[in-house]
Amino acid sequence: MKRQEIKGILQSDAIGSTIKVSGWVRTKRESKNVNFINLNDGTVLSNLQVVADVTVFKEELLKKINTGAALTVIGELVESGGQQRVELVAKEIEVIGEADPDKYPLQPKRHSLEFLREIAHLRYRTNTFSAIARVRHSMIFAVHKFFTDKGFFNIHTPIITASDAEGAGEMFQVSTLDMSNPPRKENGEIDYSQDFFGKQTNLTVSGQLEGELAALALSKIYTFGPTFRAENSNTTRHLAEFWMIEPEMAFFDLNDNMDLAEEFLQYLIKYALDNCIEDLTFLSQRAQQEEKNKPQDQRSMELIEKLKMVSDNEFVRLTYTEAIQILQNSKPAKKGKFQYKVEGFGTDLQSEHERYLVEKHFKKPVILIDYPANIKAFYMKVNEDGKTVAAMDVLFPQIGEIIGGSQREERLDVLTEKMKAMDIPLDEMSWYLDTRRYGTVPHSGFGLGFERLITFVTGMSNIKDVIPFPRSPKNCEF
RNA sequence: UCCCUAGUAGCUCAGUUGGUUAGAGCGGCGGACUGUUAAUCCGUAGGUCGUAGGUUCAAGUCCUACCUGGGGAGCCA
Repeated sequence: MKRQEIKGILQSDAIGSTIKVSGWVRTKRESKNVNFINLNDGTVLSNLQVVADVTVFKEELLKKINTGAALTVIGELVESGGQQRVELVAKEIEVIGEADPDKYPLQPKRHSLEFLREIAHLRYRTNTFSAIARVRHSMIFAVHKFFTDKGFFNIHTPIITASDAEGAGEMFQVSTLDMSNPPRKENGEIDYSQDFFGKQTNLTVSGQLEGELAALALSKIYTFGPTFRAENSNTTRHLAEFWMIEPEMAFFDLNDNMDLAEEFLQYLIKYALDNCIEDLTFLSQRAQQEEKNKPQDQRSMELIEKLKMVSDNEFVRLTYTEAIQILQNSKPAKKGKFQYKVEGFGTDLQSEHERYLVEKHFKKPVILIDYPANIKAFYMKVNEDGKTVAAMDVLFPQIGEIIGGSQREERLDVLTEKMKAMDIPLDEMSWYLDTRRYGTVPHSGFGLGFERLITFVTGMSNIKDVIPFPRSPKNCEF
């Protein structure tokens, strides 16, 4: 007999049929005449209730059915008198894998997220983390579907790179040299010519520069790959290893870029609402429980309501200069409530300022554009005013910056001047500059932090809970 | 990296101004009862209190350093 999955069984009308299921025990309740076993196989949030008559099965067998044990059950699907629509009356039970109840760390009770993070290899077996995993998968699929439907090509940009000019953050070095005794040059510096690649190499911090190369031939491309930053960041929204989506489009100006970013985010959120509602409803209830412990003014909107709010409403678009004005005229600024003062043009916006704009002033996502040139990366296009660049940051409630992008500087002379001013070695970047030398065109792109998106969609508050195995300073378990 | 905070049984926590054999709930185990729903009731076994120093007649309880977790900031996605 072929095994059926619980997702299908729970929707099945085949009352009276004999079926075979396999899964892991969530809870077992013992009665005088029958045992109730909640079985979950991860295909869906809900469990299948298996009813085992104590007169049919040996006590020896029933004792092995503990939380965490793996079972295969053959039985008859019947209507249930309890809370669930259907249940399985067991005829045969096989314990495939036992789980010693004295040692198995997951108990039929609520665990803290911090504890579950320590046993990340087992946390998939909880409702919360299996729900997150399913939502995460749906979002991966939706990303590829969105771009495919729009005629984008997916590009695999390199994981190991030799360029360290991107400036997106500290890099992890990749080397096969003997770290305890590396070969050295006469001046004492490490001799990387003897390293695997014959030069110093790192894990990528962004696929953007390589993405630009492809976009300037294929028109519209996107990358979706791992990204590594060796920043010593200890926050709820940073990881040392995370996944980033970076579309890059030839012949797109900043407005086209913003339109795409907004449409993309709304598409993803709508996709989650349309395809993951059972998991989202569970995650919402989970979040509401947590909210009860917070003071009234710090509570956030109910998850599904929040997702609909973002997917159904246009984002606010305003310039950096307009944002500065709003902030300077804001109540917290006048009352001196901001920790960092807004000094006028040139001030780098702090997260308290971004949060004020998104959560208090506009109460919806905001796209900020035209930042001062000196606080942004070298490749961003200089605007006509000469002091701002065509940058855009999409700011979300709670998350902050979920997307960062720009129209790229396509003019060779302007770009090289800027690189010189920022001490970026032109010779190492000659391959990049070739795009501007030969058939250069206006183009734009952005980067979406995938885990930040998942954090928002699932309503989780720590980014370490939306990636299966988080890598962060002092933590590389599993 | 900086600031704040925590580190006590498997988990979540309580341990009063430092003072005799360190407590509870949940979970586990044993039993009772029951078509149950993180069942209920009774009983029972688990810890020397993050690590290393120090103060003191006496430290889980005070001090110092380190480690780890959590929150916030910076950096950013």
